[in-house]
Amino acid sequence: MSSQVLPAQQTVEPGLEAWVGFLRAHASVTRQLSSQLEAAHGLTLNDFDVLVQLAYAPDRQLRRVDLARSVLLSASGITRLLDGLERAGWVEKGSCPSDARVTYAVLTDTGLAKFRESREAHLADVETVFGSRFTEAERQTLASLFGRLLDPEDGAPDCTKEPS
Amino acid sequence: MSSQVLPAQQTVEPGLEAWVGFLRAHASVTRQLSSQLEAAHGLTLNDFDVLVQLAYAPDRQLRRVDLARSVLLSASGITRLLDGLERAGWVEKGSCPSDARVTYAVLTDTGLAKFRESREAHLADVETVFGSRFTEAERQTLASLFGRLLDPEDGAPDCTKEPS
DNA sequence: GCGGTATACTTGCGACGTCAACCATCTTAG
DNA sequence: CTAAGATGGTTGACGTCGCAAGTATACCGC
Repeated sequence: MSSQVLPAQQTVEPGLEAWVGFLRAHASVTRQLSSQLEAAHGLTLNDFDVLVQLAYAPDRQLRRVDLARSVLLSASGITRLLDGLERAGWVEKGSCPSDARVTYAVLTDTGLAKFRESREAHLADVETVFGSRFTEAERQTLASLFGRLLDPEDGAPDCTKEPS
Repeated sequence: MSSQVLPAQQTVEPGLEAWVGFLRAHASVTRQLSSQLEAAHGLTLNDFDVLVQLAYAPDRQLRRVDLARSVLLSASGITRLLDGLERAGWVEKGSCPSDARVTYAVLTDTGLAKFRESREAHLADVETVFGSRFTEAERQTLASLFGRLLDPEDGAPDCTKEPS
């Protein structure tokens, strides 16, 4: 009987179009991007994300906790992710003179090179798969709307600390 | 401008605010929702998603492939997800008289009950964590913008087929 | 200085999801 | 009818991530 040509899928709970769209869009977009990144540079989306954070951080280093909060990974997630990057030689551990508990993740020169090398291609991919689908104004709208979704718990590392 | 109490982290590549916001928002929101769903009903977001699809499908059944496309999971992903739902007794396999290759995923009565039982709470959670942050107009905007992100490959199973 | 609590990080383990390989079935061409 | 290819589905090996628990260090009140 009535099997429409259209995917039954979009038949969802009323009022959830945005939510469902969000999930679908994320699944679709990240799958494309991560396979491209993986194929081209052997990086995960999160790997790249960490590389960016470090590349832009003062002294190219960040406390692991802060990094975790930035990327929205759990503490253990960061440990393992960095394990990989360390094995690859892109990141090193650094210690903090003023607090022996903290370990910094430090971007190595090789890591910086890796970042620079993958940056352009990845940004282009992001632009293709994501950015190009919107106008500048829409992008700003999206950015601001997304901002409202962050869990207050996340995000604010008030690390008003200075090593040494 | 930008520097509110907000993390220095959002210092990202120019033009990527929307993209980064998207990733962060997704991570944040899904983590909250999935842990709530998990705690309250022992369901994954994807589990729930499948339950919804089936509950709304004609005859409460769907071919596994179509289901996979709907929820944006790989073929094997669906097999494994359904494994779980079958073990729980919420879904059964159904065979297709006209094509012995296909297996249907059929929502059982228990499964439907489970869906009805978890539905309300989950929708409320979604509303809290996601929906309530936007106005109706914004939600519509989001829904339409997200629609542009779907990979053309996905989505449209043109199964203009009729069993027998 | 000494407990108690909070914080930084790591590790064991399990859940989930992908890819690649595989089998079964259907379809089509010759 | 048969061989070739497409399609539906499952399984094994593997990677990623979160939670819970454990260790080490720091800080606070007394």
